[in-house]
Amino acid sequence: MAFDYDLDDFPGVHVAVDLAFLTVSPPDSSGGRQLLLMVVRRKDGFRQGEWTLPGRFLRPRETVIDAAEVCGREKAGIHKAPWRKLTILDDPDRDPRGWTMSVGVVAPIPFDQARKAIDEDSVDRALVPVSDTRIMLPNGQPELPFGLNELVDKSVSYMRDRYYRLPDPKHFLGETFTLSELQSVHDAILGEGFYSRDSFRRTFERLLTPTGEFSSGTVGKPAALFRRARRSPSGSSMPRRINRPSEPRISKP
Amino acid sequence: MAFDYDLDDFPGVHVAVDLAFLTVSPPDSSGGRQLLLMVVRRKDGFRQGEWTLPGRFLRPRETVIDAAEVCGREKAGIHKAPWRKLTILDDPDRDPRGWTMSVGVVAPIPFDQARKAIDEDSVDRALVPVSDTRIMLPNGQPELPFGLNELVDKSVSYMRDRYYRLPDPKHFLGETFTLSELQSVHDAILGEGFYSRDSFRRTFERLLTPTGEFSSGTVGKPAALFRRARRSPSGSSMPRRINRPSEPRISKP
DNA sequence: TCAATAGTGTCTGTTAGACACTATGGC
DNA sequence: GCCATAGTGTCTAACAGACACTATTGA
Repeated sequence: MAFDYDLDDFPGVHVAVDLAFLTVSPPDSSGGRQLLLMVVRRKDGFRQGEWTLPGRFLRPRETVIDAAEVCGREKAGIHKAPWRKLTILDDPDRDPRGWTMSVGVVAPIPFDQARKAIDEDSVDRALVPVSDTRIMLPNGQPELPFGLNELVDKSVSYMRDRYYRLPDPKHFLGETFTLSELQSVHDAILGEGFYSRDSFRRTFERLLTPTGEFSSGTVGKPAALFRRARRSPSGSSMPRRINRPSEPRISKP
Repeated sequence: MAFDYDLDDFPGVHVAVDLAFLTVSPPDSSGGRQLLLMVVRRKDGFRQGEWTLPGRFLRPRETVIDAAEVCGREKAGIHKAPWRKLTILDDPDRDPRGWTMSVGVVAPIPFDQARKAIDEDSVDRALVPVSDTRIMLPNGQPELPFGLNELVDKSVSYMRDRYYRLPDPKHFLGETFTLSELQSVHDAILGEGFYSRDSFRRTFERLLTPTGEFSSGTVGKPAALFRRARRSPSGSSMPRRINRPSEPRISKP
């Protein structure tokens, strides 16, 4: 007996990985962007035609991330992504075909990569806007199957945590960008109006290095181009204190 | 064929739940408290005698939380706790006996409940201090087996997130308490010196309601007793802005 | 009385929001 | 020149750290 219980008498559970690919659209005519989620259409028999997240069952002794990589390639057309495990869905009734669990994984990817995957087979994949954890699925489908909306919620929270205080850490923009471009990306993720133009500049300018170059070809004064500064080691996930400690004041004698 | 692949040909994985019971000690002689983690000693053959977290494999179609409840009762002597799934450990080599995964769960519990469980069988259970994600295991054991230190790290982060801005949300203290008592609990979780006495009072007093009663029997001026105020609905996990928006200023004509 | 803790008041530096004002390119 | 956008300076409110001062109990 290898285990505490006679586990060999029990069947194990089939574990799947489900992927939340997130990207940010290029600016529209008025400069606005959208946070987008990739969904795919099921082509096999069960719940055929329904829109869902790319997912795949793990082969024996496969890691979640390895399975995510294979799934991303085969079902989403994405060949490399920064994976991050977020949830475990374990309701035994979530799939009527049997006992399964799903590990939810988020992966922010550049828009061009997502767009190319969509164009490869536009019938089976789509990018849908996600605003404030509400998704607009194609064909008016109200929500994702198998309880996957929970993964979308956590994925959006994950992105907001990262875009709260760091300039485009997932590199939706290239190496250099203007402050307006940067803010349009952060607006898409944090929600418009989270930062005023003033606060945004003050919060993020100190985390950027000016390249000395300027934008051109657009109306208005050319904007300075910046690159991300060497980021300080973060470590904790806890919000930092706002005020740095000051020097102790000298007591009067 | 029920699934996308011939899954029935594959064995599933055996999934376990591992529990991080956290509590806060009563004040020592100088009023300080400690964040404590419950560890148990393995009594079965494999890695016998080693200190680890209470854990248990899931029976077929059991949920993680159901298994946590059984495990808490049988291995930790804890009969009710507020469970929260935090991690999934999926390294296929983490247990040399076979392919397993572990879902990590955190559960803050009152000290009395933890203390009673320890006293029931002091040989097999212990409460060890956790400071800044470092654990002091009995017998100088350097770390937990099976990669469980990752769960402890995330559990501490989880507690810090919650104790950063809310007064003892996990009710380590009773219904009423003084500000000093409250701060000693927060110090144990956030680390001493995170809040100065001044900042602590200003941050938390507005989230409390004075009962009108006062402490007695201790040295010094009696302290006012407070209870937790009706907490505002939080919703997002993102830190709130510090400054509330002010009224728009009236433009000069 | 003294030691120890509770509670109040105040000063300073930092930051966010608001907004006015200047700068500069395309049309 | 006009318009739209970029960038700067300034005022105010809120808040954190520091610290002095008062209040009140037990020993």
